[in-house]
Amino acid sequence: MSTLQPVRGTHDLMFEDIRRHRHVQSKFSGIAERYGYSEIATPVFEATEVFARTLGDTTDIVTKEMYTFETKGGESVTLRPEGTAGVARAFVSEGLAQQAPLKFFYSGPMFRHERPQKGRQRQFHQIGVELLGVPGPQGDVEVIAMADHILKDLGLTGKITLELNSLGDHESRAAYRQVLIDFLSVRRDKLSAESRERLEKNPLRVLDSKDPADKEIVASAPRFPDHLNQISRDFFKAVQDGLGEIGIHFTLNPALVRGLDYYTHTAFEFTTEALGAQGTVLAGGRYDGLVQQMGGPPTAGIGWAAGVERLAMLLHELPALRRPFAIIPVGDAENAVAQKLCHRLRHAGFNVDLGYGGNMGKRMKRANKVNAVAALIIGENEVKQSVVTFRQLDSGEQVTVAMADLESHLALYR
RNA sequence: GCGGGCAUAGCUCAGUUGGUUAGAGCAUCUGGUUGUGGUCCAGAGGGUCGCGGGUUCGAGUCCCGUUGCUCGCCCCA
Repeated sequence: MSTLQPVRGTHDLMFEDIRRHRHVQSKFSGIAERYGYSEIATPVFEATEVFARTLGDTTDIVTKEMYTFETKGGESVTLRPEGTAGVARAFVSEGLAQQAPLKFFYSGPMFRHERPQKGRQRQFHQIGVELLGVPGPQGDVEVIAMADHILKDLGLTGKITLELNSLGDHESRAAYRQVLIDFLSVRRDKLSAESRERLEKNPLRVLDSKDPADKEIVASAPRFPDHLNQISRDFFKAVQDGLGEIGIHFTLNPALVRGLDYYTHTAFEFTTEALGAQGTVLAGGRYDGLVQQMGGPPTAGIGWAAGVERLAMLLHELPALRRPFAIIPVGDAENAVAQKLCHRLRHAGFNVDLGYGGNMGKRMKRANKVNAVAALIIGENEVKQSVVTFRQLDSGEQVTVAMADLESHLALYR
């Protein structure tokens, strides 16, 4: 047991793990591009205020989960805990308002100083999209449709359900918030300690408390949907109708909330039962107030982010790796020929493995271990006749192929 | 930040009421096979039993502490 360990909550990704990540990643970018989104890579760290200002001072992320440190120049910087703030900052600092509407997708590591557990790490990876400058419900529909599309393409249909809610516009939200506070304040003594705290900092959060006593109170609480004004109602209905028209199923969940002030209207989550306590696999919503809050012009925005680790855990089958051809020199005398052939075939586009040493038996073993389609054996006789012995490793069938014909012969087995 | 579980070979794990030299499977290496892998057979290497202390004639096993991992709470993707 080595004493040198990766930092708590971080992991080395290799072999099958990284293939899972790559698979998620490439499905995602392929589909995002199909929807007309272009990639953006913002820095993994930003000035601390980028996150502190946008996420809100009372959220756990800001109060206890950020990796914040001081640079040699005395600035406070923070490793990004999520992706939206960075994109919004780029929108403002690059003056992108002129080009709106803009459609971005991103992916990469995020950092939160939390207690690690299943589906939760201190360095984890997200994929996400942001649609900026589209105030209408068709934006919400598109972004959700894209999320659904990606999950389907990853083969996760059936394991995941879409939950939907509306937080209304600012007016509805403020009104409901007050109604809820009034309701809960009267029953304050019956609430759990945690919910009493939520009541102070983030009253909407009481709605999704897991405490049984809280649940009972919440069950009779005024409901958000009943307090939406006409504009918000119409907006929400348009989103639901839009999803219905393209056959995307969803469940309404009035308890689905977002604590921050800049969230408006649509909030959604794709959740699963398969990941223990971390059921949310992809979550997003509309954040029409965010860009303005960061000092930009009033700009509508909607987007989502998904946890790559969580998605990767749900994948059952990965696409098969391309099988290589193994080149096997029988003795040292054939090394140079083998090396040359290897180079030639790789440039012809074939996946070629050439071991670094050992006798023939060892090299055959290696060929087997790398799951080669065939071994190309080159010995004294083969060199003399300008051929290779081509052995299919699954069947053991063996034929002689002229060196000059190798490209066309290999193409049959690729 | 709070609570539970776990820690024995590279990996997955077994190890009895505390008792001799701590085991298995997989993986690795060697040989059976000097131009043939995957199967088979024979063998080998590999351990500070997480770390520190205590109890005991004797500790992988019991106790205390500590570190790490893991699951859950809070919160989140």
